[in-house]
Amino acid sequence: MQVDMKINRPRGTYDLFPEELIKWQWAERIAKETFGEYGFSEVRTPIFEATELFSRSIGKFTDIVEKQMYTFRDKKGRSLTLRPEATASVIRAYLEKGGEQGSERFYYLGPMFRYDRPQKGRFRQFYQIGVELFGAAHPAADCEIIFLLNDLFQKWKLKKFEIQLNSLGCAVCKEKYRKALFDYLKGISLCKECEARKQKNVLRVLDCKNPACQSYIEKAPKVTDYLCDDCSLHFEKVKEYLNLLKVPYNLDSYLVRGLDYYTRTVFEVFLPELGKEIAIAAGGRYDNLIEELGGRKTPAIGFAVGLERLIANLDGPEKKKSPLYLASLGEEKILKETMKLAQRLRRNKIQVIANYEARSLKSQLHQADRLGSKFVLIIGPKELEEGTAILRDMKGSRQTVIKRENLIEKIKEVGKV
RNA sequence: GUGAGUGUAGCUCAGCUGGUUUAGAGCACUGGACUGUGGCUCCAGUUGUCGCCGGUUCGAAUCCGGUCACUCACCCCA
Repeated sequence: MQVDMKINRPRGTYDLFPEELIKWQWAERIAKETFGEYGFSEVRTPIFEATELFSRSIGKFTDIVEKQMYTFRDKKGRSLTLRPEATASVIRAYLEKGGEQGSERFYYLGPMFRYDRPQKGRFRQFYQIGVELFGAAHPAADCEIIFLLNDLFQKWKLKKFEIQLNSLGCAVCKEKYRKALFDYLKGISLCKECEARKQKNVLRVLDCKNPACQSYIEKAPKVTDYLCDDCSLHFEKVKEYLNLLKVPYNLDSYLVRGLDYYTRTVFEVFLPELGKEIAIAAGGRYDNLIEELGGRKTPAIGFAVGLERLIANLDGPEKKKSPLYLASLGEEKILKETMKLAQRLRRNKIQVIANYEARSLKSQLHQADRLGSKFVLIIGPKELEEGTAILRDMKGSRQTVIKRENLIEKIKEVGKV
């Protein structure tokens, strides 16, 4: 560390080491298995796309597009952006492949990027795992997606989570409501930000946590009172099906999402224990988006889970790895025998960590202990000579001398090493 | 983008109303007590451009300014 060359990771990013990755891999495996049960298959898309893909889908006047995108020009001057979310990418890929036939079910997992001030549960590079169901208009599809989300959280063993549900209606209802809300707020003076939101994107006012604004919001008109007959029926059906399948949910008439493309059903998952209003997963229906991105009119619905927020609240799996530790004492001849043994063991699917340093047996056992090895194989001059090895059970400090030729059988006999 | 707090050994931190001297503790690490046997105990040892740059001063880890980074909150969102 003498050299003045230390380079740190970029702001808002983090490194993952084996200890933490145990949880990640566990959570990811459960998600993939579960998605499979519902017929979803993985897609992988580039982590950068044409900038316009995001400004058109997410909405020009959202914070994400206005100030949080990692946008750059390539050598030919094309404007590209590191994806801030994946839905638009998945649609783009789906359309580009020309696969607009019938229903499609995709899931994805990968890093997303938003230039934002880092904070608890908020990073500049963060991971999302999510699903997209294309070509399903029926409220039963909404129900299935929410059921899937609920199922996932149960399998992840999250103790307490709440699903908040709302409906924004179709483009017509949304517009009607927007007008009604705007009219309601006309004579009311709100906080500085809300005054700006009023002009640019009225629905955002509902998210304001300012107590003064909140008191007005409580009396504000509700979206659900502005739904057309079709949208209203759709929402009723979604709730009916959720009740049928016994999926618990709370209605929140002021839940709007940060992305403009949502229509009808929207939902978020919260952990009330945190006391903080941070969503750990969210999603909804977006019946117009595929068309807006150049496809045929195709109803669709999906959700995304923030993995960092999930992992932070997860216990994860129990069992740890326990490699067999090979301790060796002394000279070159023993070292060579150890190297050969290690390879033989590995070929028999036994995890091995071999010590090659000339350290005391004491320190080797110490290290084996730290690495979580349940068994240690010891070879010294005497064992080398006699063609044996000492198999030590770390738990009970019992050890037996075994012949090196029956080593594999003996170790498998002992069980999980 | 706005605000607040923090930056001292690998880790957690003490010292910080300027001068006790060579900047400390615990954990970790290495060795020994136990000459080829971990987890407990005891002993010894190693480790630092006191985040970086500049200023005030006879003298700065300590005060001031700037800068960078981290943390938290606002904002926004998963």
